[in-house]
Amino acid sequence: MDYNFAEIEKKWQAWWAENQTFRVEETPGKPKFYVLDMFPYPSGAGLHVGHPLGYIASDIYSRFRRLRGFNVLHPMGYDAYGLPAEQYAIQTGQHPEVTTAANIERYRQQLDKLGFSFDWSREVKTCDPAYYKWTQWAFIRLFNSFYSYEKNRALPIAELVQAFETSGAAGLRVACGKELSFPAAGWRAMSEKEKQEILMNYRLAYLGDTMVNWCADLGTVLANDEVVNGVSLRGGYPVEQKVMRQWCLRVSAYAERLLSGLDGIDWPESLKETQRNWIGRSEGAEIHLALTPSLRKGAGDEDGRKITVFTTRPDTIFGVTFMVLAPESDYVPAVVTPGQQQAVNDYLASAKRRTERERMSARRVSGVFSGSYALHPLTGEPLPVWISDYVLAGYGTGAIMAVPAHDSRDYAFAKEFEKELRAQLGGKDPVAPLIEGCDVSVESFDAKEGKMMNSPQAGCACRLSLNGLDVQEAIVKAKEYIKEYDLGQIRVNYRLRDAIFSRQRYWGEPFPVYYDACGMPQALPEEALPLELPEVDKFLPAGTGEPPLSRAGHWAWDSVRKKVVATAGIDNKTVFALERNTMPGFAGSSAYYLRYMDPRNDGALVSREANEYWRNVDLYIGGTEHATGHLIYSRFWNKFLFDLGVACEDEPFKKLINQGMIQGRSNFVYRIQNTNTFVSLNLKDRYDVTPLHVDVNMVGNDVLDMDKFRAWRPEFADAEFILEDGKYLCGWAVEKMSKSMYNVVNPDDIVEKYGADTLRMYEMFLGPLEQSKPWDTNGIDGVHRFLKKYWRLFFEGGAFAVSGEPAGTQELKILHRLIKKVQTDIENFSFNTSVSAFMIAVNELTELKCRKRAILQPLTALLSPFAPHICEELWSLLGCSGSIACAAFPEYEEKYTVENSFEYPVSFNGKLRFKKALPLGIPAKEIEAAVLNDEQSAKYLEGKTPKKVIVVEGKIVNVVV
RNA sequence: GCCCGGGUGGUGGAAUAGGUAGACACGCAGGACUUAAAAUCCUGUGGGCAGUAAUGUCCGUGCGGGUUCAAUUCCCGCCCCGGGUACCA
Repeated sequence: MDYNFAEIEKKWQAWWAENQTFRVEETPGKPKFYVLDMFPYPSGAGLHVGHPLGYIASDIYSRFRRLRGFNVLHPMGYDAYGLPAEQYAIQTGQHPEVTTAANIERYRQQLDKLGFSFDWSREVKTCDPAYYKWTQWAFIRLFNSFYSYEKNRALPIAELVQAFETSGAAGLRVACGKELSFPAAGWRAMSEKEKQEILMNYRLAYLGDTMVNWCADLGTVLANDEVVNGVSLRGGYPVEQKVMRQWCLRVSAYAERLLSGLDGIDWPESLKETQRNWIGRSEGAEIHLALTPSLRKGAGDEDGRKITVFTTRPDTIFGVTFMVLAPESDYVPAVVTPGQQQAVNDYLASAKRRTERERMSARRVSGVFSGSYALHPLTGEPLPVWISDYVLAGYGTGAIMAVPAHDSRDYAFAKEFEKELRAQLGGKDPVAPLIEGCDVSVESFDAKEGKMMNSPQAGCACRLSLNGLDVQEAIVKAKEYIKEYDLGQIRVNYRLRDAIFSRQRYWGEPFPVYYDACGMPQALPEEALPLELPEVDKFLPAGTGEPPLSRAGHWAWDSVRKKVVATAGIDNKTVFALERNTMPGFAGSSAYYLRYMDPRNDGALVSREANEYWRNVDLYIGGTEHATGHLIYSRFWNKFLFDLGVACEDEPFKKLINQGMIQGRSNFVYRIQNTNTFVSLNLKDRYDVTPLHVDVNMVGNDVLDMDKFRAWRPEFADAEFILEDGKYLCGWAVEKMSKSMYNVVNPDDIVEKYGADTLRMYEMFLGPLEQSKPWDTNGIDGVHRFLKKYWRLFFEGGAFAVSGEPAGTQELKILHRLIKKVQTDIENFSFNTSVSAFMIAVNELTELKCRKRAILQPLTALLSPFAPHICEELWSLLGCSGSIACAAFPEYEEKYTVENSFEYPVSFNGKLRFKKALPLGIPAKEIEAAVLNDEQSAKYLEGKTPKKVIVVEGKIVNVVV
């Protein structure tokens, strides 16, 4: 009987579906385990072999946990909103809903062939109104909440209103956009509209002014990715920076909790580091600098104004030689002198054309002098105020004090404008070092170490001297001074910005918001949810900057009937305009893990009961590319829901594993210039050739199937080949897996040829889960051979031939060594090495002709997480009852796992002496005779007493002293 | 630019509380079985040099230094590749 994988896999997939083998319920008393994959975006191209990598790993782990007696929640769904479906809709007019549904269908078919143990009864789709009802619900709650630093949690906005009414805004420790201060009476005197505007400053979901990449010709906002050299990727139209009023989430309010929460979760250290850097907590000081009236030409009314800068290095205050403002800084209009107005205007116009990323990666230093000077807060010396785009408006105060000697960016700027700066400083070098012994002749000294020097001599107005202090001490002392003399204040700053939550797109969740008679946003009542996406004639933006939803002209909110109405006009009394932006991709993916716990609940995002049983995700598997997007937003979102009491855990994902990317492996043929002749790889240097991508699916082991190639394209029908050794050898390269490189490998093809079990094991065998690696179908035969060999262990002469004989020691050793290895490997997510261990064990058992149930039954259970179909089939042939999914993971017995490497105590006295006889029958004399082959090591060991000697196959390989 | 990874034979990779470098697998070469093919099995396979051979010997984990009796592993300085960089998901 042969290993007929096609038949076996079909049979068991149907059996699992029919018996709902992987369906789980909350079962109090049974330990739970929640294994989650990052749900896929169903793209039109279907799955390629890279996609299932993480799913296979999580499936192996889920099956392993089930065998260990856990109630495993392992769901799957679709992140169904996204740009590609919308782009496709714009091009073809096909509704994104239709294409998305078709893509989901295709994904499901592909996933089903791989034998995953998903509980499909819990499937969710982010574009399903029953699902996005809860995305909208959460948004309303965000809108109606503010963040209290006092209580360190989100609270209903009504409590803030209460506080305003009784004591005004002064002294409140709450998260806000701008620090406001008004008395209770001031609040009460405000109009309703004014009050609403004030509240915007505190809501966790708020309308704020944000900087975007605006492309007038496309009538839309672009991502930084979509802008190259100041023009749009699509079409090459000019793009400029523009302020736009958009919905934002006050993620920054949670900065401290997002940071401290990292300490308690089991994520890769590198990923946590990435998030820490992203959050970017820095302690420093805000320092106020006054503008000098005397040196400001043509000034008058603005005198006395101050500029506030943020610095983490107040110790370098004496090295400040100029100031720099971000081009978008509010200070800019106030400091520009008439003489510099034209130059500044030109500069601002050019800065508008550069995206933030271009600015940050720029080697080119640019800037313009504002014409004004500020006073050094301690020495009173004038400091020229410059404007440059290396200072970002969004961070700190959008203004810096430049210390060229101790900041590399300031240094680059000072060198670029050295001549002008020198003149402005009365001939002084702008680079003024403050740390003893540092060399600033070619670069700045950024390190926070060394002893301070060059504080001004006593006698000047300032009483601060930092000379002789360590940098760390100097920072503390400088801060104290700043506080004491009221030069500014101590502050903690975060790099983390609030998330822009509006998109000018069609295919996303509509905001449950309408604009009232004052033009202020109001949340829809929760009973009105879901607010469904309206139909539009076209999916393009309306051109004027209005989002696509503005095409749904008759879409409005009737506040009397409390429903969405199709009406010709908005009267602004009872019928109001609805928000026309939609939510971004991360909206739907921020709380999906909670929804899986209770996916059909119409009355709540998740019931308390379900939430308290499943709690949070025990294992989350997904790509590292989500490090600063989804994995921050979902933590934020979850913390908010935790504050509401909806989620019972503060962190959503306890343990996280990043699977590496699977890259493509492209193949090339070499065409001789101006001919239809192709030359094999190793002969190509003799000709003038152009490499041509060739579809990897007609190449095996880098040998081209010439008939398939001729049939591929009409122009190749009469192609000629120059062969080597009778073959056409292709070149290869590792590239991104994509259609245009002809290197996409479809899992369906692999499953058809080798079966899902082979594909699953091969994907694991390919390399460490967390590493990115190229896909190469070439090695797959080895895994397939392994499965056939495993299958043959059960048969003799074509008949099932498993015996009931008791197992021998040798076989038990093989089995238990394997159990130990596989168990620790699975727990460490080292699946590639466990596949190797299976191969070795099966080879050894084959050699021993072991067909004993006592060995094969536990072996089958052990292998089942990796290759479930073949194991299920053999399990039933073994006559074991029920599905293998309900079996138990075999127990490891130490007595059988004597390794072939031994450690034992010895005494060493110029000569090796062994206290114990060696196992495996190696005579002690033989070992004694063995000499360390390294003379130097032997010399080192002489006279020392080793604690142990490690011997492999009778040879001393290591002596530990 | 900044942040986070990675670099080991022809190929994917194994081995890091520092201690046999190259497990396992692919490919390749040779052989067995077969009319033949497929399948299966056996042997060899990092490189150089010496030897009929067993074997011996030197060199080898991106590059250059350092620590150590001993470095793929630890430290310093580079080079190259991948991911992220806030509207791709």
